[in-house]
Amino acid sequence: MKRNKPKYHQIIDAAVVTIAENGYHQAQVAKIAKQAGVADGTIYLYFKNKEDILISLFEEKMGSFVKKIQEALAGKTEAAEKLLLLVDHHFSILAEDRHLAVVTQLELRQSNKELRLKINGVLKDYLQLIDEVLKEGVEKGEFRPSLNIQLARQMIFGTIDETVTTWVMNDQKYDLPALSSEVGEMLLNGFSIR
Amino acid sequence: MKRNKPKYHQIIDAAVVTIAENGYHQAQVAKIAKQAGVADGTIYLYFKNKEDILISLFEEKMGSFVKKIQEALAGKTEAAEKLLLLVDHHFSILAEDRHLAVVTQLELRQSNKELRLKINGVLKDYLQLIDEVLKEGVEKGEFRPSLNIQLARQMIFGTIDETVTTWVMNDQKYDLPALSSEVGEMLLNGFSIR
Amino acid sequence: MKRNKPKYHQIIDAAVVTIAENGYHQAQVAKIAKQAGVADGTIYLYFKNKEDILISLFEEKMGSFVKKIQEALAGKTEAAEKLLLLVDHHFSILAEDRHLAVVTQLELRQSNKELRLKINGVLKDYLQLIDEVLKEGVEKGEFRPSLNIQLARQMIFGTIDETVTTWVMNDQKYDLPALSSEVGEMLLNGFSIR
Amino acid sequence: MKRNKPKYHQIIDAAVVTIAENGYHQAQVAKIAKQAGVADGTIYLYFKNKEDILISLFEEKMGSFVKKIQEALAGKTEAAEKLLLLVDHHFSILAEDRHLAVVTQLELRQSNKELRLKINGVLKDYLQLIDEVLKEGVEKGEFRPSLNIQLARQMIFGTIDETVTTWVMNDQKYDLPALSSEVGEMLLNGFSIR
DNA sequence: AATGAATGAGTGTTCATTCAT
DNA sequence: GATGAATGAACACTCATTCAT
Repeated sequence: MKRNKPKYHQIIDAAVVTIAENGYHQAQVAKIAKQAGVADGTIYLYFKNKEDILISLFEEKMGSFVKKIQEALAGKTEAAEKLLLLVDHHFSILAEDRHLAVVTQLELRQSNKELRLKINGVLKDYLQLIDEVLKEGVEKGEFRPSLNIQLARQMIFGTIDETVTTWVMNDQKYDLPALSSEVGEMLLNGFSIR
Repeated sequence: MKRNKPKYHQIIDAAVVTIAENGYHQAQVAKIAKQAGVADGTIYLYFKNKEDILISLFEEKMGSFVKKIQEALAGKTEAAEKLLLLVDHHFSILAEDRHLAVVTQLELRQSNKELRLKINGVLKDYLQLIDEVLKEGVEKGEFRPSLNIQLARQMIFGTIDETVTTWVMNDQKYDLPALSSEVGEMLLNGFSIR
Repeated sequence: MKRNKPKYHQIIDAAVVTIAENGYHQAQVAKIAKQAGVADGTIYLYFKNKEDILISLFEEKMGSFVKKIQEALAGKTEAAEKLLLLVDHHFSILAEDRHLAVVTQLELRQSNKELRLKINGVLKDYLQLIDEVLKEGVEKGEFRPSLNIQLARQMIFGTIDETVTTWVMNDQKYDLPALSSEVGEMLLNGFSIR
Repeated sequence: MKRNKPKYHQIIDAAVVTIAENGYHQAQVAKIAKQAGVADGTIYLYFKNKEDILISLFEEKMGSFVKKIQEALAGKTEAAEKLLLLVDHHFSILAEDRHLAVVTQLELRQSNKELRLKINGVLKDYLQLIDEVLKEGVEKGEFRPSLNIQLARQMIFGTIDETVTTWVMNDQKYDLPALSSEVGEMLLNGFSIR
């Protein structure tokens, strides 16, 4: 399994840095290889093609992203609390890895539709996590029984995503995690029983 | 003024169709020219370069988009009503122009950072319109006085945008405008006084 | 006869100015037309194509150039005197028309081989004039009887041309005509009987 | 160092042949690559851009040109002899490389002013060599003490250059080196003490 | 005669991928 | 496994010339 070899992660991390520093369209394979300290050809021993690097990058980073958030929510009983934690961790994780934030919010979106569809596939785990929290909230009577889960999830993800993107486009110059409770409250209000 | 000549709009409309049908990276100038029924060189009598076509496209379409929504809100007195109308018109306008929806939600986002910054400049008018509705709602006591306008705007825009994008990625196969009141209500709940 | 219409000369003079100020490769037909104060299409009522403008330009200017020098030599009896006068007038005429000097010495030489061959045809009158002076000098016993007329002519023209080109490339910042007698004397020494 | 790799010279030689046979403006990079037996992209592993090929071509060829002439003059004591040898070798070297003669005398002069300025920089070594011979001749009393070195150099270079160009334009159909002594003598007469 | 909008052929350069070593 | 030299397809833009008015 290639995933277990050191060069696999070495190349993915090099890709994150290279894309963050040069932009998506200026992150040529040769540049990533140089950043990783391997030859151009070596890349192709670990990845099928350039697209495969980017998908793998997203899978690896998003996988650990979702895992961290799942761990944070484990043991909590209230859906509202879970939602607040989710927003908070989403913001915190990206605020702690500036390179990754630039790559996921700005650069990777320049990839073509095909790649973005694959990336969306990777995102599904995260969206399902959100869905579960929402369903739980409805079942437990915390949220309105009439709540349209899909719309609510789009509201949560859209709001979080837009907030992070705006922060990245403003050069990350304000404290993103500080906004999490306010964002979380606004979202909760949207779902709650009057 | 080139904007008033028929070929200017002819080329922009051709660009929308070409990009929607072929994707951003497969929308070569030659293809746009052919779709517009003009020679390649004619493009450059109306646009400085390819980027200029895309920015102009966005300006023209977004300009009329904002104008339509402004007109719809004119004469309404309640901020809540305005917000619902805004969501409804946003959905309706894009649902009525499938090509434009694909271009704005998926294809144009693949452009490089530079172009996207210019596009964001064009978006400002729309974001300001949202801000005004929010401020009005706060002043009139419809929304919480403590509402963070910027965050609320990001929630509105993020939610709408994510909802439209999901709809486009699902090949526009369900009725988007039908969702507007539900989305609008969720947003309103987020801002309202308990 | 197009040569007698005012626009013919208007366009040629515009070509000289445009080429001198913008360089050969930046002297587009549209720019020449604008400088001449006519429409692009009007150029083609007076000239077959762009090359024709340049050849005509050279013919007109070189024609008057040769004529002026012929007039200067008329009535002189000694070949040596004629040669000195020829160098002197060559330098003076170009020194008095800075634009023309740039065009003939630098810019027009960037034209393709074909055009340059035609230009050489135009130059023939001038080279013949030189040949006549040389033959006269040999016949009158001023120059060596063994003088190779063709080589001597190449020496004269080559020397003059190189001197003018060097002066133009140095931005015409020294007094070219002041060098004529020295150049002329060196040439004469080359041909004279010991 | 790329200069030491075989493909570097392979490409330069291909450029000489391609330009000589097709003309400056018809010598596309693709044609040069084909002539060199490499892929288009390979060119750019050895040269920054097309202009770089041409400058390098001139540097390489002119460098060896000057070197050959310097070697021929080494050990000679009289300036007159050196001048005769210089003319003779100049003619002989170009007569032995018909392609190079066409390229330097006709084709490369069609390049734009910018490239020609760089080419002139390369020529400086040659002009300095001429200057040294002239100064030596004056110091040793072979040439007139009043000799204007710059003018004399322009006479030498201009005469040689015009003679070679005329020969090339006449399709190299007569024996150029056979003219060298006559040309050399005429030049020497121009500088000598009576 | 004069206009100027429209035409469309032509080309240097990049970069993901391969494969002989 | 690792290398990196070599490959070659793909594309925005310019400008001389035309021709309907």
